[in-house]
Amino acid sequence: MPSQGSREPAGSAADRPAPRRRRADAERSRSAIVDAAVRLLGERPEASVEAIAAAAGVTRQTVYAHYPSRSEVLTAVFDRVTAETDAALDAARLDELPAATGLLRLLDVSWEIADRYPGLRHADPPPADRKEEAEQHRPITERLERIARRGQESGEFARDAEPRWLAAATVALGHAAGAEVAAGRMTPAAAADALRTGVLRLYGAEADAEV
Amino acid sequence: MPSQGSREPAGSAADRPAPRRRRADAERSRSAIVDAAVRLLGERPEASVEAIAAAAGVTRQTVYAHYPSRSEVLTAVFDRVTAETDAALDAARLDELPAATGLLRLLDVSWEIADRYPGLRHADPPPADRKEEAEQHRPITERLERIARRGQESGEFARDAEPRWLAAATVALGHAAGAEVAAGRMTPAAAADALRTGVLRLYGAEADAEV
DNA sequence: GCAAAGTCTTACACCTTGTCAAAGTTGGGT
DNA sequence: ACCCAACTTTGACAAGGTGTAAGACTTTGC
Repeated sequence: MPSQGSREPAGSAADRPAPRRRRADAERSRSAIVDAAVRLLGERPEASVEAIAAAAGVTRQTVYAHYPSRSEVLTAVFDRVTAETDAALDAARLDELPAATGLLRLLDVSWEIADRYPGLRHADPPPADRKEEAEQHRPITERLERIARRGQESGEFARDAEPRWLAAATVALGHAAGAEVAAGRMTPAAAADALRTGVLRLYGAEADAEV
Repeated sequence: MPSQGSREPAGSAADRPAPRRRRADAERSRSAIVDAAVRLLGERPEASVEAIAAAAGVTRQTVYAHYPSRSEVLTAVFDRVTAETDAALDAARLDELPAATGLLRLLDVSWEIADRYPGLRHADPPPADRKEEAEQHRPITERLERIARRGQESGEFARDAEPRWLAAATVALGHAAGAEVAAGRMTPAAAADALRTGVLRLYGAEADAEV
């Protein structure tokens, strides 16, 4: 799935199987659709294709012209948000910080973005897409894994947990914290704090690090 | 929502607003429906009311005669499974164990039951039921909170985390572990193990306890 | 045995996802 | 400036899901 990679400076020209140059028109529609979908699904995960199309100023059929099914639209939305998060994390230069500090920083950045799209937490990926859904998070979990590994090597973190698991667990804790806030059982500040100390404990970091 | 409480020895007779004694017939249908729903939704969360009715040997309209909407059926299913878990936890006598040990025991028991209904993890509670969904888990999270509090008082666990948060986080980690197994990224044994040590760390338990 | 409670059949309204075809419109290369 | 291909729109349709409703039928419990 080669998605909206419009910024990359053309790595190798022959690696994309079917470049299928799109008309400017079409490209405009595509991004209008994804824009609208991000906005709508970010609030209401059950928004219909009709609603998305309307919000994009386009017909439902046009949506289907670009995305074969509703779930493909969802995928595009995830891609978009993931890319956004990824860029923000790039800008945060996590690799230049101590592992624990980088971890906390990653939490902050991700938290903020996830907060912008509350609906996406509960977007119902159709039955089959379960595995792909996990794949969607990979750019972020990969970073987490890297930080975990680095911290384990440096002795900041306990060495007996698989980085993969730590990454998954971290995401889960982030969701849980978000849910607590959404349910009104915790203030955003308290949740963010609990998440930070919770994650550090999970990784077996000896003392608290500062953000 | 006074649900299938058929075993309680009639606390106070007047607290149920409308006892509405049901015919044996109806009661049979109700449980057939919930049975079927647990079975179907436990595998395929998107199972239709039609399918549930068929599996229960009943018409779709009969389902609607007992449950006003699909989501009410889902609620009944959750109630049923929660009750099952609750009973199993009762039998485990968690309160008579050290907090850490009790915690691990609770994980084991819950894990096993959650494993029986893989579909329920992803059952899509319609938008409004979000809060109720959390309420659904309350019998279990309450236990977790109790154990957390007890462990904090006894000095087994760190004292700086709110029990409520610990409970939510524990459930989240459990789900994450389940998801890793479902996605084939971890073996059940490895996941269970990671979950155990992860949760102990989260609670700030100094050393590992045994199951 | 009889009335009420429960169920079944049939039918409808409405919404959503997908698909299709034909008529318009826009874009880009020549 | 033109023209063709790409794109969008309009309109229509099938399939399937959730709910609702009314009337006939069957079972239960007294």
